[in-house]
Formats: sequence, structure tokens, C-alpha cells
Amino acid sequence: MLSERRLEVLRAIVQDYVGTEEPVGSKALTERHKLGVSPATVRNDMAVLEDEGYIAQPHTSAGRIPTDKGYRLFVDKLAGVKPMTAPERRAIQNFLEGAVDLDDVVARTVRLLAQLTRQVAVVQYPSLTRSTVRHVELLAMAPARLMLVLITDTGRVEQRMVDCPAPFGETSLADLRARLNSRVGGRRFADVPQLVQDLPEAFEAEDRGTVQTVLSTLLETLVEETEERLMIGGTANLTRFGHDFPLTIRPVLEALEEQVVLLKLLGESTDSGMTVRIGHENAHEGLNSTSVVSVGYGSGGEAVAKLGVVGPTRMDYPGTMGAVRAVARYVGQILAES
Amino acid sequence: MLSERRLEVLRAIVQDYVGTEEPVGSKALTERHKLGVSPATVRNDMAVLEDEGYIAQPHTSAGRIPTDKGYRLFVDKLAGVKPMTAPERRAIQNFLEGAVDLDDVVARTVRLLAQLTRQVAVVQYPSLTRSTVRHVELLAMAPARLMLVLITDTGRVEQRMVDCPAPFGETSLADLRARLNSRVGGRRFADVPQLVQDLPEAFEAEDRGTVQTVLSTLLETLVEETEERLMIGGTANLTRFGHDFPLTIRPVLEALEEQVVLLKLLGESTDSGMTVRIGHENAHEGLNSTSVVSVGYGSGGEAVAKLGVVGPTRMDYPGTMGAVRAVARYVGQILAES
DNA sequence: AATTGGCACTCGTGTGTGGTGAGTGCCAGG
DNA sequence: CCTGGCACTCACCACACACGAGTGCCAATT
Repeated sequence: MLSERRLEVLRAIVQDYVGTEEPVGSKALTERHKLGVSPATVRNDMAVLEDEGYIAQPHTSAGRIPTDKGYRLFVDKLAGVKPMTAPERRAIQNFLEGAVDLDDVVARTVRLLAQLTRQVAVVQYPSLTRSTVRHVELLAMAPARLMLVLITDTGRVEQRMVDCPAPFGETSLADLRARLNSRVGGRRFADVPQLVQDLPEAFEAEDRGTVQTVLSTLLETLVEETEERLMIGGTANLTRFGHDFPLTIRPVLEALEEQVVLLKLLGESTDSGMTVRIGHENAHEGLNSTSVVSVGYGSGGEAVAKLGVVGPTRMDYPGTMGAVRAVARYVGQILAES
Repeated sequence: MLSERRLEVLRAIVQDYVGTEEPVGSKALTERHKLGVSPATVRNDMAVLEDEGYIAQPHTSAGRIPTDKGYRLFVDKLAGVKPMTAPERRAIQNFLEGAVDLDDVVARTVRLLAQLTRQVAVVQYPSLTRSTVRHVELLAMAPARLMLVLITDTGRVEQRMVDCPAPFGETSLADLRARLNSRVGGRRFADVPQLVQDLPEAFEAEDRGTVQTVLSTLLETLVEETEERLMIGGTANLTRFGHDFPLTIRPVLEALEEQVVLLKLLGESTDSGMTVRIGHENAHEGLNSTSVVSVGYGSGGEAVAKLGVVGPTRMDYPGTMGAVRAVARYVGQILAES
């Protein structure tokens, strides 16, 4: 276990490096922080920290920079979450309250997060699996062709065409519509399959085929369209730190375009609380020199989706975590109200 | 007017520069192209071309590079559209045919275009203004709260909540729903306002307020939500040519994130045929060192939206134009089928 | 009048050299 | 265990210098 002072030295190194973007040496450290010891002592501490793998030097005779392991320790033990100031919180709330629909909420959230953190923001659309059904609508487009529209409590709308095996009368349609809604309205997606299981039995033999088709389309929509969408923004911020190593910006952009990668990334994080993945902790190697800060958000107490930011490992963790947490909180509120 | 040979020299300069990304000199030109004249002659021609503003030299004693004006001439007079090869066309078709819904069509189109051109692809969602109404649905969410769902022929769905001034009975609702659909179903958005103008008169006095509210919400949706969405992809390709001038990649990324800018960009292009905007021809200054190749696409003979690519002014215009045209054509087909 | 070869000139680029300074590791003394 | 001192290491910068691609101009040729 590292002594208290060594931890303090590590914290100072991380803070200075994040601020200056340059390797930090023992002398500069003692000048900027009142550690109460001489540079020589700090040097010894640094040697230990390097042995333990928390910091490294890019070249001999240069200052030290934190390693992924160093950042990890910093985030876990040394840094708190820096809360947003009151004006910031008000600004967040005001900005999000102007949204007119779900797309707009997500779009605004992305912009906001990108601006606050000056990094790349990623926001997942509220997922279908954990939300509830607000309404199911059936429309007759043609005698044997229906349109199924599914509306969720988060404001999402999915629609599907259904080709029926036989013509379906208007009364049967109204009947099905009513029964469907009374059964699944307000219920969670996961519960829908059981809830509709015996529905066909309530209909005449000639209509059962169609009912069955409609139901399976509905279930398909629930499952297939769990395919989660997301929105990203603030990619221009990559150039802020890209000038150092333009080599790394490309794989990052590529990774960001692979929605699958991002979804996996967000999905891997723990359900509750904030997750910080640092450098090589990210499975995708394009993101090996970035850190991902993510958290779930939701309308109720439960998370329906995730959001987060992607930035250089050399980021302001406390500030970023504070912004991410605050935004997630307010988005949750907005969703609950709508 | 420039002589035939001088145009040939310009064409050679553009081609070589696009290929090598380096200023091209007189000697290299005569070696790579059989112009039938000596370097000295080419030098004279180059001097003329420079006087006329078609080419420029980055520094004294360096080769020449085309100016925006040079590219303009090249695109207008010297280059054709390079058609896709048969295998390429098949690949495009196969790739697009796998799409399951509108979002998927657009997403696939973006990926495809980005891959084909190795540049940034921009695809606008089929616009509401030029499409037609497939169906309007009204759902009672509460006694005095309706949900209005609008479905377009391109598969787009918009929904809005409507707070009614007074409770609205189920029969009135069914009546309004039926009348609405018989009037506007299959009609173009632009025509809807007149078509519904006298609808309130068909209802009892007590319901007119609600009908009016529903109608104005519908019209609002038609107008406001003409706000057109778009999808972009292939931003990682920016790094391919960004290493030369990393200074320019940032404003480009910023411009790409401003959907408004892009929509204006696409909107400005002519309705039919391909539009190429080169360098400073682009109003937005972040895009001053890029060219935009765009074209309309649509399910019928008419364009419902635009798509295009954004790349360095130093791009392969014939190839890019070929890819853009081909993709637009096939997307149109896919939309027509669905 | 157009083309060509020759020639002097420009200037960006690459290479090598030396100085500077931040930073280190080690050691002996407090 | 901490501290001051000291020698050593390199990355970085500035400068000089040579190289060569490319140019413009001119006189000769067709």
C-alpha cells in the first residue's frame, strides 16, 4: 500500500498533467503544490510510483505522465465527482426543457454534454426493453393489410406493416385493438409475451390466423427493435487533443461510427452508478487511448438507457463525471414529465 | 478562351495532383502524360493558366496546384461522370436491398456512400413537404387528450400530443378520423391546408374547438416538422487527407455537426441533376477547403430529398460523381418498392 | 508565332551540429 | 527518512548548409 504522501504526489501529477498536457517533473510539482517536501523526496516517491506502474516517463529525462493504472487509482481513490454549480444546473435544465419530442431531447442532450465536457458525447435512445407500452394502434391499410403502430412511454414510435392471411373485418379490428390495449397498455415490454399469449382464443376461427400474425409481428418488434439507436456529437472536440497524436484520432472516429461498438461499450457498464473505463480497459482497440465515462438515465428510478462521453485518458475526470451525472439526472426528469 | 492543349495541361495537373497530393511540375507532367510537347512549352502554358487564375503555386519554385476556379473548369468542361462498373452496381443494389425500414435505408446509404467515395457521406431523410400522407391516426389518450400520428408514403412517422379544449367523444373521434383520412389520404402535404379548411363546419358546435385544435396541430406538424433530418457518416475519412492540414479538419467537423448548415448546403443545390460546390463556393467558411457533391433522389420521378458527399477540393470528381449518382438512383428504386 | 533547349535563380526540405535546460538517479550528510 | 548536491541524459531549438525540384526568361530553331 502506498503512503498517504505518495498518493498525494500521484494526485498532483494527474492534476498537473491534465492541466498542462505536458509531462510533469519533480521540481514543477513542488512549486505548484504545497507538498511540504523537497523535489528530491518527490523524485524518490516518483521512482516508487513508477515501479508500481502508476506513472511512466515518455523518455529518459523527461517528466512523468500517469499510466492507465495511475488514472484508475486516481478515479477510484483520489478524486471525487465535482458537482455542477447552481448556474450550470439551471442552464442544463433550461436547455433541455425546450425540447419538443424525443428526438429533440436526445439531440439536445448530446449537444449539451459535448459542450459541457468539451468532449465527444454519446446518448443512447431510451431502450424499448425496459420501457412500457403506452398504446398499440392498428390501422387497416387494405382489406388484408394492417399497420401496427407501437407507442412507448418514452415517446418512441415504431411501426410495421402486417400482411394478413385473410381479410379482417372492421369490427374484429376494433375488437383486437381494444383487447390489445387493455392487456398491454402501461405494461413493461418484457411482460407482453405472456399477456397476449391466449388472445387468439377469444376470436372466431377465421380471424385467428390474422390475430396470430399481428401478435407475432408485435413480439418481433419488441425483440428486433430492441436494436438500440444512439446519437453522438462533439466529434470536433477530438481535434483539441488530436494535434498531439493525430494518429489516434482516426481509429477513434472509426470506432464512433460503429454503433455496435458503442452500444457494447455502454452496455458493458454497470447498471447503476457511473462507470469509467480507462484506456486499455476498453475492449475496442481504437479506444485504447481514450476513456469512457457513462451512466444510466431513466424516467423513473430505473435506467432505460445510457449516456456518456468519450475523451482522452488525460481528461478532467471529476469535472466530466460531474457533468455526465448532472445531465443524466435532468434528462431523466424531462422524460418523466413528458 | 484557352487553347485545346492548355485545357489538356490543366486536366493533367488536376489528375496528377488528385493522385499524388503534391504540387505538380512541368517536367513530371510531360513524363506522365504524352502531351507531345517539351517541359518548356508546358511551363509557358502553366504561366498562362496561372495568370488566368486556374492554377497557383504554393511557394515560388514549387509545382502548381489547381485553384477552385481550376477545379470548376475541370468539372464543367474537362471531366465526365465516371460510371460505376457492373459489379459495383450489383454490390450497391444488394447492400441496399437488405434494409428493413426507412432508418435502415438511410443508414445503409450513408455507409455505402462513405465507403464508395472514401469521403464523408450526408443523406437527408425523405422530406415531408414533397411526400404524401399515407394515413392520419387519432388516438384518445385521455378524455381531453389526443395523440395525432402522421404516416407518410416514405414510411416516416410523426406523432404529437393534442390537448383539447373540451372532452371529445369516441364517435366524434371516429368521425373526424374517417373524414380526415378520406380528405388527405394520398394527398401531398402542400395541399393539406386547403383540403381541411372547412372541416370544422361538419361538426357540432361543441366539438368544433377540438377539431380546430387537431387541425392546427396537424398543420403545425406539416410545417414545423418539415425540419429535415439527416444522417452523416464516414467522418473518419477526413483523417485521410487531414494529415496535410490538420487545421482544416476541425472546422469541417464543426460544420458537419451543424445540421442546419448541411441542410442549407443541400438545399441550395439545384433540384435536378448533380451539383458540385467547390471550395469557396460553399457559403460556410468551415467548408472553404472542401467540395460538396450532391444530388436529389426520390421514389418517383421527383426528388424527395438530397444526398451527397463532402470531401477535399482535391478529390476524384468523376469517380465521386459517379458513385453519388449511382447510389441516388438505387435508393430511389428501393424507396419506390417499399 | 509557336516551340525548344539552356541557364541562372529561388526557395523549400532534409541533414548535421552544438548549445540549452528540464529532469533524473544516486549518494552522502543531516 | 528526508534533503541538498552533482553528474548525466536527452529532447528540443536554432542555425547553417547543401541539395534539388521547379521556375522564368531568353535566344535559337522550326
